[in-house]
Amino acid sequence: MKIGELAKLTGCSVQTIRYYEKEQLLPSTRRSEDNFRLYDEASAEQLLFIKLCRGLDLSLSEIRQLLALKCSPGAQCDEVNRMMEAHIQQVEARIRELTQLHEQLRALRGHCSNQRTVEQCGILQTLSSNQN
Amino acid sequence: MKIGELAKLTGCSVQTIRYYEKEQLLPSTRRSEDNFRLYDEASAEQLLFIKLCRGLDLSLSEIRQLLALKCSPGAQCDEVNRMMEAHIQQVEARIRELTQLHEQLRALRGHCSNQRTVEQCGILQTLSSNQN
DNA sequence: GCTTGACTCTATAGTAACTATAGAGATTAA
DNA sequence: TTAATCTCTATAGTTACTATAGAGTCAAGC
Repeated sequence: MKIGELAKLTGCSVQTIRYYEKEQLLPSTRRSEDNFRLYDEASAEQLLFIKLCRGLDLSLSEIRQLLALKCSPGAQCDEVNRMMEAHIQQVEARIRELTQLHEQLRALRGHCSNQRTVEQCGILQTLSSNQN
Repeated sequence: MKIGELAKLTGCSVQTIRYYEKEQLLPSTRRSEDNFRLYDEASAEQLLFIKLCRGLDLSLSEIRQLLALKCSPGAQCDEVNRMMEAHIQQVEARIRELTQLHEQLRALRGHCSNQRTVEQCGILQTLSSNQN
């Protein structure tokens, strides 16, 4: 199948597919006589794997590592576990950061109500005080 | 004071200060005879304001708007309130996303323990199944 | 036979908010 | 005099795409 068909099948954009090839997440495929890329079932599966990983917010470089590991099925899978663990901790850290941030923003919002002038605005006053 | 001093005083890097000037968050300052940027107390205050806003994850473009508003003290401050509200909702949405993601990642982690081969790895198997 | 639209290709630039580097000039201390 | 430290400008790199330009190919419809 050609790239457009693969795109429709997987829900990735045509540009994204070409980008993944350039970034070595998808192998360079054979080409038709007119130099069009030709894909098969295996291409679609690999692309869906990538898409699933991206949905878990894994970086392209992490996904590259996973793909490499998939190619040596006899190896220990500790690295996969380690990567997941690290990723989970990153997500947890980010959630903690954002939760704190949310608290600060809510406190800040409480400093002003509508119908004031900029000069009286409790939010701007707080931000201008250089406290905290 | 020169740029290095301002950097030390505010905890911003020298490049960041120059970048903010280029992005119009800081005004172009007067220069010394040798073409060095010269700053005063007001510069430091504005930079700290920016830094505080960045700490709240406000974008440079949002900060630019806030700075513009600060310059018309008689105006209504509704826009400040609206911006904060929108920002808070963004943060809340991101927290929800990450929390869901965290669930998925934890479930995935449960599929594999160490000491397996890549072939048996429950994580890779799950990711390869193209379910979900 | 010709035009139009839909598809493909490559290469390049833009996004956000910096960070890092190169190459040059000026000042200060030893 | 030399070396270190500061400043300047301009440019490239980061991430994961997305958008665009410009060119070629193919099929359908007139």
